[in-house]
Amino acid sequence: MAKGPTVYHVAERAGVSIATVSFTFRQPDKVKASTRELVLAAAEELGYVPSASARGLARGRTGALGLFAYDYLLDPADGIRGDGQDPHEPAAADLERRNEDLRLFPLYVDEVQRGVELECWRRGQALLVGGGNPENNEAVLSDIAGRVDGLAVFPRSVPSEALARIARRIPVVEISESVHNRELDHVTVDNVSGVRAITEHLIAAHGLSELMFLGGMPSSDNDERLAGFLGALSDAGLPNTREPKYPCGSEQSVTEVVRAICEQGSLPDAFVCATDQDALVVMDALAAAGVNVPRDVAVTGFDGIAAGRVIRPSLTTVRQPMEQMGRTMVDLLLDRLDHPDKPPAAIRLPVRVILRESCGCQPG
Amino acid sequence: MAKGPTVYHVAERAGVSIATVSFTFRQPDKVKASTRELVLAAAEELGYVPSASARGLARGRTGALGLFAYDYLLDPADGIRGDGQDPHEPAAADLERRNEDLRLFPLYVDEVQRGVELECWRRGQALLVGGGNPENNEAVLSDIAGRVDGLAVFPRSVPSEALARIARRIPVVEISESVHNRELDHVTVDNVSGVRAITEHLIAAHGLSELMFLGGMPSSDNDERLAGFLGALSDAGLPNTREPKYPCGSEQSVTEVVRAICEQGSLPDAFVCATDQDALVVMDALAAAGVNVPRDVAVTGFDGIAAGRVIRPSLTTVRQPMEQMGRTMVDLLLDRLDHPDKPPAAIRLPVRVILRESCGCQPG
DNA sequence: TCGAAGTATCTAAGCGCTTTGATTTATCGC
DNA sequence: GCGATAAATCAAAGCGCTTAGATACTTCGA
Repeated sequence: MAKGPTVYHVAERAGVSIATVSFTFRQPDKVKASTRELVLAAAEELGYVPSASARGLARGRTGALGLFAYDYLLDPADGIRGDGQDPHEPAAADLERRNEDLRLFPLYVDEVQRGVELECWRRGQALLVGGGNPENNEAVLSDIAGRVDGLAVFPRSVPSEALARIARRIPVVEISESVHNRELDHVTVDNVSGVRAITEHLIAAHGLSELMFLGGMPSSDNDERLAGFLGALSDAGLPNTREPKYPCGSEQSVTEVVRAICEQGSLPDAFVCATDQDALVVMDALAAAGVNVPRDVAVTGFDGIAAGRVIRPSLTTVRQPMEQMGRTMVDLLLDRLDHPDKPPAAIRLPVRVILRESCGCQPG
Repeated sequence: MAKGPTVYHVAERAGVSIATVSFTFRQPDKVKASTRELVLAAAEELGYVPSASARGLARGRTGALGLFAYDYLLDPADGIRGDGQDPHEPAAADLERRNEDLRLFPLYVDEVQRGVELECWRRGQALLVGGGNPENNEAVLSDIAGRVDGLAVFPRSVPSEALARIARRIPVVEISESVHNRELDHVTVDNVSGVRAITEHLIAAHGLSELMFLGGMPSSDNDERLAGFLGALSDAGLPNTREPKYPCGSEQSVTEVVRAICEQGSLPDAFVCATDQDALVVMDALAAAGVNVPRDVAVTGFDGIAAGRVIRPSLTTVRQPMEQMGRTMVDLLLDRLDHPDKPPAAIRLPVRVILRESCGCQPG
């Protein structure tokens, strides 16, 4: 790999100055058509590819955005090491198992990432995706931050001090509201209305009255979902007889809660879950206890992940517009670059209730 | 956004030279521990984030790899424009429809991309993902090429002249074998054995004898799959009574072929399809004609996309190790960077036959 | 106490591009 | 055909970092 040709080579070949070469690529109309042809031809012959590093340095902008994602399934030991050396090579069999089981469907993070990608492509922005295990997120994050003009992150995927530091330098947008960092741009959804609507549906359409909210890690998103639930109850004049089990993070404990309830034989009319993942776990636990959904108890989720469409009974849920959320993050970032001093934006996108089988409906 | 602090600021604050600052980050052991602390503290206070552009320029390496993917569903009008302006904003409703229908499951390209991402993260490599519509792939591709040390591409997602040009400058690895570019590194799978094995299964385990190969765009992958099919037939001493319908690209024409066969009432014993996508189309067409799979006819695919696991009847297929393929691309790229002069590698990964319902098996 | 041999740090020269302001060349009215 | 104005091109100064090679500082044996 001999070092590639530079503006200097192209300029010499075309018999012009390097400035003209640069103009030919960046501001073509400043260059006479005939000269442009000349330069383009020279570039073509030489196989010239402009260096983004040099451009970025000169311009003070890289022209790329970053996304810091994460992977539920990334084995911590399978992580990135500072020295760039091989930690352990994941065994092929592990990969297959992982993909065939858990990654059968795109998850929330995948769908959002797609939105970010598509929007970046549409707007002609390069996109750097990073991610990784919690161990050394900070180093990775910092590396990415040095390469981009703006960064989109999932909350809690990175320590907030690190984030704050980066936000001093480039715009950062968070998806889903983290409790801290009120001064960053945010993309969220209307959690309150979503859960309120699905809860009202259970009450009004199915005549259920003893509802229980369950699941969710502590976050303002989930706080809002609970609030929507409680609001719907009180609007309907129903007492809140079932103590909400929130936060109720790990898969383990959701399973245990449900199992305990089953053993006591004290099923509510419905489990209103904070997330689809929780709902799936709940349905598994119910199935294990021989409880039929939706006949014996209704279950609803929140997110609208693909898996919920396919399982039986299919999952009634509140769908977040994930791709749109990703796209909106990109919008915010680019907008922020043009208007650094605008007050932080918190875009709240609408959600949509999707009625399927798990609440007792019979979708077409 | 005031311009961020640079090595100069950090150096001044710490009372050292910029070289020492640089060493502190890049070769920490060349710096006395006490000095290092000093520099780190200064960097922390200032919120210093090293510029990758400057580093890349100075080192002649960006430290990033690129992936050029594509999206089946990317509306051409929804594409990237050279001027970076807004073409048309995709309507939210369109997004939802798209995601809920066609993108319900991760596709081949998605799974490979995941592999690339995970391996990059694991190895501490930044990853740039680009993609887009065929319209101006070339400009986008060139932009990406200028940003990375190596590029992974899907075949036919880019014009091969453009690719050749880029390959003059940085290593390029193709996944799945394109007909041209024998001089690039490649990752493929063992197409021949895969189809041979699945065909043998139909013959030996289910006693089928009249088999028809169907589907696939022209490519060396699919050539090999056909060869595997024919090989199995001849090994079994079966005549090739059914003219293979390959290439048979568009969804439309696969549907038509199947419909015509159904109308003639001349079903073969099995359709051996070049890809899962084809197999799904075939099964749709058969269902439309009132033909039962696998009772009236068996169907097999190739790829192992997630959708095949979930549909009924579930799809017997040959699974490619897609994540592993993505990871291998990264391996090849990094290896090539260290050994520019090694002869082109063509890694061929093994595949696995997955027996499900569509061939007549009863998976546990 | 002195010089040799390490260590630690620094000086300075790029890396390949963009872009301002200067300079040259083309265009036009009269 | 001439100056005035506009258009095209150019020279040169960075952008922020890395890294030889030079220099300063330690350490240590004799």
